Amino acid sequence: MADIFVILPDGSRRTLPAGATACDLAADIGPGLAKAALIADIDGVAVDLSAPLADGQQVSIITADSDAGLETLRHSTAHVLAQAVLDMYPGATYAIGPPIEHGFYYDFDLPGGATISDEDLAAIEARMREIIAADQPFERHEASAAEGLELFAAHPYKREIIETVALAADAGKGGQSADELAEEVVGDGRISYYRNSDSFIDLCRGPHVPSTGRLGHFKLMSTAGAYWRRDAGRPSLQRVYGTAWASRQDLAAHLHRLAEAEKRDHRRLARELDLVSWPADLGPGLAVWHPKGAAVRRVIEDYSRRRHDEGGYESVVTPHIARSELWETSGHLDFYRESMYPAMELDGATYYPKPMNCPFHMLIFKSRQRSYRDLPIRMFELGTVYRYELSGAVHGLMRSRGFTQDDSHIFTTREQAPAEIASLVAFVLSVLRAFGFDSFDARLATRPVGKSVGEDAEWELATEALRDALQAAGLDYELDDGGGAFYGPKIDIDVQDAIGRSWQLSTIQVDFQLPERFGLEYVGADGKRHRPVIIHRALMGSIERFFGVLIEHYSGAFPAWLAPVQAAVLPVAAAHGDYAEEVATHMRNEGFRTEVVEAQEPLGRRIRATKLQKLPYVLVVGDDDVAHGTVGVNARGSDGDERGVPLETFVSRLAADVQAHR
RNA sequence: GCCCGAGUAGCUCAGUCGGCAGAGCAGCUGUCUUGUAAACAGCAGGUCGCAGGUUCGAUUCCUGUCUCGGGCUCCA
Repeated sequence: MADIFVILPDGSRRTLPAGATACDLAADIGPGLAKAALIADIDGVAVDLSAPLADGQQVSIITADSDAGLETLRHSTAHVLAQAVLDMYPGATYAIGPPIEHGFYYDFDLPGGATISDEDLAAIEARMREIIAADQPFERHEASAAEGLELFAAHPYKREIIETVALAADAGKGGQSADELAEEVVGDGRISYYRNSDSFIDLCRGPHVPSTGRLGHFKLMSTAGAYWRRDAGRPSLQRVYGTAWASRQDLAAHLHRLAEAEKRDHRRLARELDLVSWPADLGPGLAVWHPKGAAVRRVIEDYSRRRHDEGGYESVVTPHIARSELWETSGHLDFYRESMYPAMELDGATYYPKPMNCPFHMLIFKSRQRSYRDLPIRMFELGTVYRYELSGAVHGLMRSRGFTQDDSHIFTTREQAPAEIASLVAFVLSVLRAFGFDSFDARLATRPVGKSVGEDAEWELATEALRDALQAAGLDYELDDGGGAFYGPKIDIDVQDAIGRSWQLSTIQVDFQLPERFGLEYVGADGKRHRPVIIHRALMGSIERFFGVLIEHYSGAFPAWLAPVQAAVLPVAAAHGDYAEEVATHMRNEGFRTEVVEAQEPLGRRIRATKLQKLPYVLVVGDDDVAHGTVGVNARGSDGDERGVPLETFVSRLAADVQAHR
C-alpha cells in the first residue's frame, strides 16, 4: 500500500502508511504528544483523533493547551455529566450541553418535574468519576435523520434537534437554525452521535476526546433553571453547570480565583466595612450610603469634578422628573419605555422619573442661540437616574434601579467631532488610571441592522472617528458588529480588576438623532444654521457601579487617598486619650480622615478590630509619644510597626500617599 | 420578568419527625486598660421574611407573597 504524506503546522511533511489516523500521526511525532493529544485539526476542521488522514492534508494535533482542545475537553465532560444524570434519574431526558467559558453545562428534563439540588451534585459528580475511571471510548457514528429519530425515540429534545436539522437540509439552507444547532449536528441533513457505552449515546457534532479517561479535572458548580431554546414559552429545564480544566493545577487555580472573588464580593465587603446597605423597605436595587461609603463617594466625586473642570467641562444640574412631552420628544417613550419607572399624574400632566440625563442637557443647549464659536460645549452632571431593571437582573451596586451617572454631553460641529472623540478617549483612560486601573478592553459597536436612524454616510463618518480615537489611544478593541445604539455608534470600555475580571464602565456614543428630535442648531461661520453632533459619554458609568468595582478591585483595602478613614489613632491607655485627640485634631486640620479608638478595651483587641477595617494606617500613641510628640505607625501590609515617628513626618508621608494616589 | 435555590438574633449558622427557639462573633454594662491582630464576668437581643390556610396547637405542613442568591435576558 502506498504511503501518504501530511503537512504539519510548521510546514514540514511527514510520511505515514495509508489508512493512518490522526492518532497514529500523534504517536509517530512523539509519545508525549500522543499522550496529550485530544483532537486533530485537518484542513481547518476539528475532528476526532480516530479520523483517517488523506494525502496532502494539513494536520495539527490539538492538546488541552489550546482553546480548541480545552473546549473539547469541556464538551466531553458535559457528555459524561449527561450519562451520569440519565443513569441516576430513570426517565430523565437531556437537551443540550455545550462548553462555555471555564467549563460546561447540560440541560435536563427530569421525570415528574424533579429538580437537582446542590447536595445531589456530589452524588452526580461521584458517578461521573466512575464513568471517567471506566475509560469509556467516545465512538463516533453517523446516521440519517430517520435513523436518528429512532435512536433517540425516547428523547424529545434530541428528536426536535434532528427534525430541525432535517427541515433545514430539506430547505437546502444553513441559516440561523443551523448555527444554533452547530454543537449537535453535522449540518448536511445527516446526524452524528457518539457512543460511550451500550446504554449511552448522545447526539453530537463532535469532536470529542478519545475516551473518558482523558477527563477528570472538573467540578460541578451549580444548578439553575433555563428554558429550552431560551424561549420562555418552552419547557423549563434543569441546568447543571460545571468547570473543567486541563490539569489539577488549573482546576485548583480556578477554584482559588472563585474563592478570592467571593472574598472580594462588594456586597459582603460593603456590609463588613459599613459602606452601603440595601434596606428591604427601599425595594430591590436601591442602596443607602453609610458615612464611610459616602466618604469614599465624596472623594470619587470631588476628583471627578476637578478633572472635568480642568478638562473644559461646565457643570449643570437638572431635576429628577420631567413631563411626558420631554420623553416623547427624546424618543424614550418609544424606545426605552419598559426600562422607565411608571408615570405620575400631577396637575393634569404626566411626569416620569428620568432614566437618562440627555434630554435635559438638550434643553440647556437650546435655551439660547449658539454660535460655532461656542462649540464644543461640554456639559457635565452627576445625574441620578432611575431605571426599572428586571428584578432578577439587580445585583448589588453593579446593577441598581437608582444610580448616579457621571454623564456628559458634548455638542460639537461635525468637523470638530473626530478630534473631540480622540481627546475624550484619552481623558477617560487618564481618569480610570488615576483610580488604579491599567488594563482595558474596548468594543466598537457599529450600526444595528434594521433598527437605526440616520444616513449611512453619517454612520460611516462617526464609526471611523471612533475607530481612529481607539487607535490613537493605542487601545485594542473588538468589533461589536451591529451593537450600536439606534441613534449612533459607540465605544464601550471595560476595565480589568485586580483579579482579571472585566467590568463595563465607560461608554462613548455618537448621536445624530437627538439634535434632530430637539431641533438643535448653531450658527456657523457662514451665517447659516447647522445641526450640532452630540457625543454622549459616561466615564465611570455610574458612581454606584464604579464604587462596587473599586471595592472588589481593592478587596476593600482602599488606597489612602480613597480610604474612608485614612488613619485611626489608638491611645495605649486612657491616660493617653487627650494626646490621641490632639493628634487626630491636628490630622483633621491637615485635611485627613481620622478617628480615635478610645482605650476602653485592651490595645491588642483594638488593633485587631481596626486592622479588620483595612485602614491604611493605625497609629498607636503611648507615654513616649506624649513626651516627644511622636506616633507609632502601623501601616497596612507591613510587618510590624515603626515607633517614635514625629507626627509631622507621618503627616507628610500620608500627604505623599494621597498625592500619589497610593 | 422567567427558571432553580434560600430566608431562624446585627453577622455566620445550628435546631424544632407540629408542643416555651440555640451557639459563636458583634452589641450593651461592669471590672480591667500601659506599646502592636481576640482581657474577664454579666446582660440584652428573635411575630423563625410577610399574609392566609390546615390543626387543640404552625417557625416546622399547604397556598400566596416579598426579599436575597445563582442563571436566562438586558445593561451604566
